[in-house]
Amino acid sequence: MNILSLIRDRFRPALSHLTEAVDPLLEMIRPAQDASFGDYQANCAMPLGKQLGLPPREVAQRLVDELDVEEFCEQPEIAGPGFINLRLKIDWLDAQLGAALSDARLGVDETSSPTVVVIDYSSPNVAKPMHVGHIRSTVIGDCLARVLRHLGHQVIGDNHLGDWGTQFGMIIYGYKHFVNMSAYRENPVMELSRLYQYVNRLVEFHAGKIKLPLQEEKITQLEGQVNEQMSVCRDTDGKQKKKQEKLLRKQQSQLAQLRKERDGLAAKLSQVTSDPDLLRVVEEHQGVGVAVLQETVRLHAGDETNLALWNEFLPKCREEIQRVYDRLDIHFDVEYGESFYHDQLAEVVDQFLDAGLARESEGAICVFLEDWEAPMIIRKKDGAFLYATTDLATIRYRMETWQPDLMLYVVDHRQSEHFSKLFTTARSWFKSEVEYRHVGFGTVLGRDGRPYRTRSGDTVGLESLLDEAVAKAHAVVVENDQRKPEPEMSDEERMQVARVVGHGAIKYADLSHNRTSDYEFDTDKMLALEGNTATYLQYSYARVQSIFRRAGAEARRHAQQVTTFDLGHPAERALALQLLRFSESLEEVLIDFRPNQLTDYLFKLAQMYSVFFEHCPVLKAETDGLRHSRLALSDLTSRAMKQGLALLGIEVVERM
RNA sequence: GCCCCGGUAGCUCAGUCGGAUAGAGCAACGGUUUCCUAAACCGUAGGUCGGAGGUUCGAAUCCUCUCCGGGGUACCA
Repeated sequence: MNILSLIRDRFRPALSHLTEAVDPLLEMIRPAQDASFGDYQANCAMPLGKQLGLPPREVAQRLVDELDVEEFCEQPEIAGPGFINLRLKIDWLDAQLGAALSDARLGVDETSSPTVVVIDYSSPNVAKPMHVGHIRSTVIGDCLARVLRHLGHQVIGDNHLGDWGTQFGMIIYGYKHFVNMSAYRENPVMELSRLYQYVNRLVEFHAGKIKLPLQEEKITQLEGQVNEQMSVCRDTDGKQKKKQEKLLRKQQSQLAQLRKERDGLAAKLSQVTSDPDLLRVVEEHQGVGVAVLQETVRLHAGDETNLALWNEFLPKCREEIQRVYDRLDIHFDVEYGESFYHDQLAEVVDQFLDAGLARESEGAICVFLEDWEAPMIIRKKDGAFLYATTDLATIRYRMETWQPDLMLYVVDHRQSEHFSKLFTTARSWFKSEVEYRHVGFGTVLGRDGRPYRTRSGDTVGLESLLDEAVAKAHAVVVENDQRKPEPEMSDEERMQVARVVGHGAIKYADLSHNRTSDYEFDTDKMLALEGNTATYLQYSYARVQSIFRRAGAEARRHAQQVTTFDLGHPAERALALQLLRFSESLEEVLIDFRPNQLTDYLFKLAQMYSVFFEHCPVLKAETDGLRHSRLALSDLTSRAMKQGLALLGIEVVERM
């Protein structure tokens, strides 16, 4: 049952008597912005009045006259320029609550038109430890998968792992030259990760050594331009002056940025040169950049040694990543990484050439597209394939295997151009009805407004972040429990609560932001465990559980058999209505794939429960009937909270 | 150069399709605990929604211009 849909269904016939284009007008029916207006409001009389050349209030009146909502609404009211305000009948709310109470799905219906959806999310490079940048894709993708499934869609969650690229060339090169065998035997992944970073450092050093003088040259050149421009500005008057000054500002900011980059690069280089041991190694491995690429090429060509190493490394790397997924309770249906598609790539390119969709240009095989100057390259001039090629092969595989209606790519918004091109290309390749959708998201920033990194400029490991969150949560749990006259929790329970709270905090912080905007990642704030956080929601759940613990063993069962609610207090009524809006919030999530619609819903629910909790004693209610009604409301709240959080991938605890 | 995204309270952010007096959380200030979990609640204060025009009954939202910031832009993913 979805109240909004119900109301819209009732408006449809009334509207269709007045106009043809009904749907956009139905969209203008929504929850009331202010409770004093009622519960829902229809804003369609104003535009319709204009369209018909009638006073909007008259149109509103006509709509109201025709509207058949008596069974669940009070008499609609017309306000202001022509708003139609609807207030739900208390008896009807009562009946709906009763229905939700006895329904494991809390009154949320499955869709009547289920679809097949492939979601591409998380997709880390397996050779590197997961870092903070992987949170968003993983958590958002997981949430969307859960919500879609809950509403009855068939979901294939696919972790498109980076398991075949240059990073393996690095590890292989590192393993061949620098491996510490005892460290490898003890903890292979840590050693491989060290090798990756080590080799990466060598490659960056040599690349940097070449780049630095070029950068110096650029800076000198730009300095000249700036000086010249300054004198131009001095000599110019009037309108032109402003223009010239603008140009100067631009050049100056470019210069500042270049200098900053140069300084960073120089610092990195001197880090190496000031370390004699490292310097010696660096000098011994002059050609490391090319060598790494060659190792990769050999792997792709099926070189026995490299393939054997890859086969040895891969399971270990995946295990490492799996540990993080286990911690976060993230599960995929399939994990077809890049390597899975490797032997299909040549054929994909051939198909494109045969179909005339691609042609050679400057040695590369390119797909030229109408709206873009730069083509999408599917084979490099050196013969290597690119991620665009793999993505196309992936699409083909998914089409053949699952015939999806929708393919979601939960990937950083910086890749939006890539996906636009990819989708355009795929559409001309398949000419099928499938809908492609890049579900982009903003960057995770540090407190300085720059992409989140450690002080030394490295990316922040995901696991250490999780550890930090859990540790902070643990400190709070212990403190709170010890403050009680009689501490309640065992060490083990405290630890478990800390895990649930800590992990929940991180996920929630991510999901509660609008996915398209960048957001600032501040562990202190996130783990402040107050305000709009997972903790607040978990806490409201735990409070309900506490009531039931006190109410006795049978209370829950009795509460779930309540048939009549008493919604006399405004807090009770508000809570009841919010409970019945659960399905609306899930629909909202799917309109534009925005989990924050659900976090907002749950936060409001928790707030309303808090108000209810303050004003409406449950166990000490004046009458038995009221007590039962309130217990039932509490039961519904806790179940909605648990289910809602579960759809976000967040757990609850019975007490905290 | 071209393309995309953003600019909303001191800070971090919500704000679908144009709707009634622009909302949360944090921080600030004041209050609430003989009462089911105070990880809570109530109240106060805080805004020319970057700026200027325009569209209209009505604009944070749509259009144009402009300022500022971020990102992308032929062989990385």
